[in-house]
Order: sequence, then structure tokens, then C-alpha cells
Amino acid sequence: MARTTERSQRGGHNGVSIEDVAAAAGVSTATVSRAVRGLPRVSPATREKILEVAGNLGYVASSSASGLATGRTRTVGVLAPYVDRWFFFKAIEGVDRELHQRGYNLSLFNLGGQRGARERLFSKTMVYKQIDALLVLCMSLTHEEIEDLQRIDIPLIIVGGPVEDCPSIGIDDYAAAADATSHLIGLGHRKVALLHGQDDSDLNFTVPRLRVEGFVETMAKAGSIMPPEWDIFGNFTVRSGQEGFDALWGKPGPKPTAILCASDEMAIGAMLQARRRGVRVPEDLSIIGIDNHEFSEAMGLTTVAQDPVEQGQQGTRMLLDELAGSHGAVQTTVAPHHLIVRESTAPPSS
Amino acid sequence: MARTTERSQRGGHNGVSIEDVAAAAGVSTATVSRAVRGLPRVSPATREKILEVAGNLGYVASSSASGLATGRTRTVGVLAPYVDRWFFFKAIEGVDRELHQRGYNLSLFNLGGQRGARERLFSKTMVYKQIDALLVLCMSLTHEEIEDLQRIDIPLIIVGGPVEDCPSIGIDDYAAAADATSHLIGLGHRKVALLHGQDDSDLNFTVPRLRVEGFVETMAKAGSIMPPEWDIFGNFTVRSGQEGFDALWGKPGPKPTAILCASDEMAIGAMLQARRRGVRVPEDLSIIGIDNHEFSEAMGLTTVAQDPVEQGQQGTRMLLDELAGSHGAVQTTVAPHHLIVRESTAPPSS
DNA sequence: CTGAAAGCGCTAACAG
DNA sequence: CTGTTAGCGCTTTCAG
Repeated sequence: MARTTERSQRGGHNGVSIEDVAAAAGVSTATVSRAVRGLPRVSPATREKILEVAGNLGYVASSSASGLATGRTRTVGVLAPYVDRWFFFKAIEGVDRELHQRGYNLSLFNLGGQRGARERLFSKTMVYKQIDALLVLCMSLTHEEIEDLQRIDIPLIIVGGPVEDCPSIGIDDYAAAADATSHLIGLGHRKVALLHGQDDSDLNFTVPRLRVEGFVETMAKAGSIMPPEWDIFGNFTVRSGQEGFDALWGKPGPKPTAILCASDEMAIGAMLQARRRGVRVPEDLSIIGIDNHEFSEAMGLTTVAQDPVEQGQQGTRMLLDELAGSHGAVQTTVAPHHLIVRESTAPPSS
Repeated sequence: MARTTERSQRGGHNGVSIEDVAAAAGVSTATVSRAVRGLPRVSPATREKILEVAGNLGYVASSSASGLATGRTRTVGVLAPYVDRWFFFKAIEGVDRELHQRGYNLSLFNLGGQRGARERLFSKTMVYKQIDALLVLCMSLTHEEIEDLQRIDIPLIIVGGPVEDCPSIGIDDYAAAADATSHLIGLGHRKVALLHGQDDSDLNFTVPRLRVEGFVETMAKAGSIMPPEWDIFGNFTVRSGQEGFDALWGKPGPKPTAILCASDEMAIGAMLQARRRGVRVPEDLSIIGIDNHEFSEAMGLTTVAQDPVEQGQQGTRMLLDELAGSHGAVQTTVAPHHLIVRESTAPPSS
């Protein structure tokens, strides 16, 4: 019975369809469909046979076809302002892991630098009808965007920072900064500068703000107020950490005995520059960061650690649970952080 | 009542279909299809009207439906062994940029660590019928995988290292290592150690091998042969750079005056550890890397630079051109590299 | 437990 | 220029 050989000829297109499998197994496409998806109403014998046939025919369902039929794409979108910064690629790693483990695909959208492309890409082509859920990495969303998303009504979560009216998962940035500050204060520091992040791009601006507040208020409780010229802006990169240090040491006047940096990358930049300028860490200057970047251990940097991989993973898990039907699975969650004391902080010498 | 009669109410699904647009604009779906895709046979007036209607109805074509109809998904798969290592996230950035710019989606598959998941994920669910083309980031493929891919017959390219029988784009690893070695030799070094990468995972093993050959042969030309105990293995991470340094300095015997590291991450680890152990760089020891990692400038690391963003972008461009019909657009290409001399290398003191 | 048939939303000839 | 008409491959009632 050579009934299958006709249309499966490789006339340029490739692709074993469900019909080919059905024909080869002597059953209907409906049964094949049930069998390959592990659905109930198929006898063990039939299922086995179908699976075997499908196996050596190399059958794989067309995602477009099943997407059309079911209305679900089995892919979730990941929107990232950057993909080359520590928090982001770590989070993506977690998201990817969870997604593929549960049979979902990850569609990545990197806004890296491209300002204009954003509006267009975001609400349109992307979100709409291409993905079943959206995970946004630590960036702010405009009111309009949030409304769009809610209207479209797909599960949504922000990883890495709170956004008004949206469920999110991330550390308590206020507490993280406060803990770092307390560590410094506990060591005896009162003259501490702040190198904080204030990215001009799409980054979530709530995160830096919270970190600043945690710092300022904790300092205030210790009876210390930072002079404004010790309030330095950076953009979370190593280079801005270097520049930050130079800004502090470049001008005359009293120097701080410690610097709190809003990210390890900046802290590392500051450390490197201090060393280069002959300022010893921690003897002359203590430096503490937030993140626990890959390089921090090697640098001996004291920091407040967080785990973006886990955050990404857990955020994804909530999204997928929601998609699986458990209504209310996506909820704002606080991820843990903890201080790691290494060699970049010590009591002030003066 | 009217509430339940509309088809667009369907069980919570949202979605303006092409038919809705056609009806609202008083034309056929075929015309709408042409209009929204910017295809020829539509009068300016009709097109404008359709676009307007589609606009305020918020119409976006279902990717599943058009995918089914055209046989193309407009997404390309990106297979990465890691996503948290410099070369990889940089390359992904380039790929993403090019892809979205040309209206394609990026489907990310990270193999990070998961050994078992590989086979399953790779040939099956993934590649097949989900993507129009595949871009593989610097990892080795088994013969079987290559054959699978060729049978499926979608455009394929490897970024970051040569793979037998596959088109690829990347620097000339042999030459890069040779250039680094020449720099050291030119400085007067003869006693140089090699900290090379030999990842046990899915990484492309050709890259480390080529770098080793470039080093060894260049050294040989200068009449120098490295003692085997100076041949250290690492896995491209900072930590393995630290361990590499310790392996070298931990045992008695003569020390090298320079180390060539197969990646900047390892070089940075080695530098940091040297400093910690009181070995001055470059006075006591010169260190050179390959990559030009973000942190390298701040570290003052001499290195052989490459640009993964550009490589990813160019690889993607070739893939997309191929998809666009220009047969033979995907071709093995050599990307440029160049030496950047900073402060971590100097003539040997002894 | 299994099959027949009606779509899912869009595209692609082919007519008009 | 525009409409008609078939599908694309899979899922999903609804009968049997």
C-alpha cells in the first residue's frame, strides 16, 4: 500500500504533516493529534503505534498550525532594555531555563539603545498575537503601554523593579541600600558618598530612586547628612564608576571615607580607578556595591547580593502557572538579598 | 443579545481579524492583506482607507495564521551554549538588532549547562517548523546534528568559530593568538605561559585549539618552547583565570615572564590574583588576553580585540539575505581583530 | 476509543 | 485594481 508516497515527495518543501502520520499509521488525524500530545482518549496500542510511526517519520507538529487552531503560541515574550548588562543576561538565563523546561519558547526583544524603535515594536508587531505572556525586565512602562497591555489581556510580569499597577518580582531595593549603608555605618563611617544610577534610557527609574532613599534615610538615622557634592550620578557601567571616582577625587575639599555604589559594575569601576590614583581600598576608602556580579568575588568587593536567575525563573513560573489556568498565580513578590562582606570595606582610618 | 453574538467575544480571546477590517472598510480580505503588507495591486485611496480602519481597530495580523499560509514564521532561532558570557550576550545583541530591524523575531535557545536537554530540544521541537533560519553561537555540532539541519534545509550559520561543513563568521583565531604572542615576543618575552580555554561543555572546541596552535607555532618561530607545566587549562571564566595563576605560582620552579590568556575574562582573573599574591603586572609579569571585554579597558588589560556584536549582526544579515532569495548569501566570513596595547604588558625585567 | 468535518486567520492564484 | 476561492496543518466538537 503505497498511498503515502505522493504528496510527501520533497518538492522543495519539507515537512511531514499530521496527515502523513495518520495515513502511515492507518488512523485519523484526530487520533494522531491526541496521541502525540499525550491526551486521554487513545488506546495504549494505538498510541504506541502512532508514536512509533511519528518517530521514524520525524514528525513534528507545525507550531503555526496548532497556534492557529488553539489560539496559543506557546511562546512568551521577554522585553529587555539591555542584554549586555549583568542583571539582564542573568535574568534571561533564568527565564529561558524555566520556559524551555515547560515546553515554551522565548522570544527576545532587546531595546538596547534604540529609542525610536521602541514604540513601534512594543505595542504592535510584538506583543500582539505573537506571544501568550510577557515578561518585562526592569524597565519603566508608560501609562499608555500599561493600558495597552492590560487591554490585550495577556499575563504580564515585571522582573527587577516595581512598576505601578503591575505585578513584579525583585528585591526590596530600599532595604538593600539600607543594609549596605548600615554595614558602612556599623564600621564607623559617617562620611560616605553615593554613586547612584540614573540611566537616561528606558531603565526602570524606580530602582535607583529607592536605593537612594534607602541610603539617605539610613544615613540620616545615624545622624549623618551627605553633602550634595558627594552625590554622584552614574549609569551602572564600569566606566561611569571610574568617572564617579574621579568626580569625587578631582575636586578639592574633604573626601568621603566610603562610597556606596548602586551597582557592582560601578563599584568595580570606582575600585579600579581608586587603585590607579593611589587611593587604597579599603585602607583609605571603603567601597560597597549592590548585585554580586560575577567579577565581584575576584575583586574582593563587599556587596549586597541578589539572584536575577532565580528572579527570572520565578517570574516565569508565575506566568506559566497563570497560563495553565491557575488564576491569580502572578503576584508581586519580593526576592531575597543579603550582604556579603569581602575586602573592600573596613573601618575608616581617619 | 448583541453581547454574545459577536464572534470576537470568543471566550476571552481578543483579536481583530482581517475579516473585521475587511468588513469595516468595505473591501475583501484579500485586499486588506495586500494593503497592510504594502503589496502592489491596491489603489492609493483604498490602501489609505484600509490602513486607517486597521489602525484604529488595532489590527495586527496573526503570526500563526500567516505562518500557516506562507510556510514562514519570520523568526530565526538563536542557539547559544551560554547567555551570560561576554561573547555570547554581545553577539545576541547584534543578532537581535538586525533581526528586529528587518521585521524578524528572535527565538532564543540557551543550552546553559543543561546537558540532557540538548538533544531533545535541539533537533525536535525547536528547529523544526518554528523558525526560518538558525544561527548558532560558537558551539560544536555533532555530525548528526549537522546532517539533520541540512536535511531540514533552512539557512544556517555559525557565529564565533568554524564548524566543519558549515558556513560561519568569526575572527581568525589562529592569527589572533599569533598576534598576541608576537606582541609578547616583540617585547622580549621568551618564557610565556598559556592559559587556554577548554570547556568541557558544548562550546566549540575548535576555537581554543586554534588559539593554542597560533601561540605554539609563533613561539616556536621565535625559538621558544613552552614547558608543559606552563600549559594551563581554564574554562573562560574569571575564576578559572585566578586558579590558573595559582596553578602557575603555586608550584616551585621557574616562573614565566608573561601569560597569554585565551579570553579576557581569564586574563582578568589572572591579573587580579597576581595582584593579590603580590606579583606586579606588568613589572613582574605581563598578561595579555583575547576579546576586549567591557572591563578590560578599566583593568588596563592588553588584548586582541574582536567585535561580537558586529559578527552577530553580519551573520544575521547573511541569513536574512538568503531568506530574501539571494541564493548563496550565507558565506564563511572572517571578522577582523586587532591588538590593543594597554598597561598589562611590558618588557620582561629579568 | 476513534473518525468526520468544521473551522482557526491569512495568503495566493486566478478571475473579473 | 479587486474579489473569489481554495487551502496551509492542526485541534476540536460531535457522532458512532
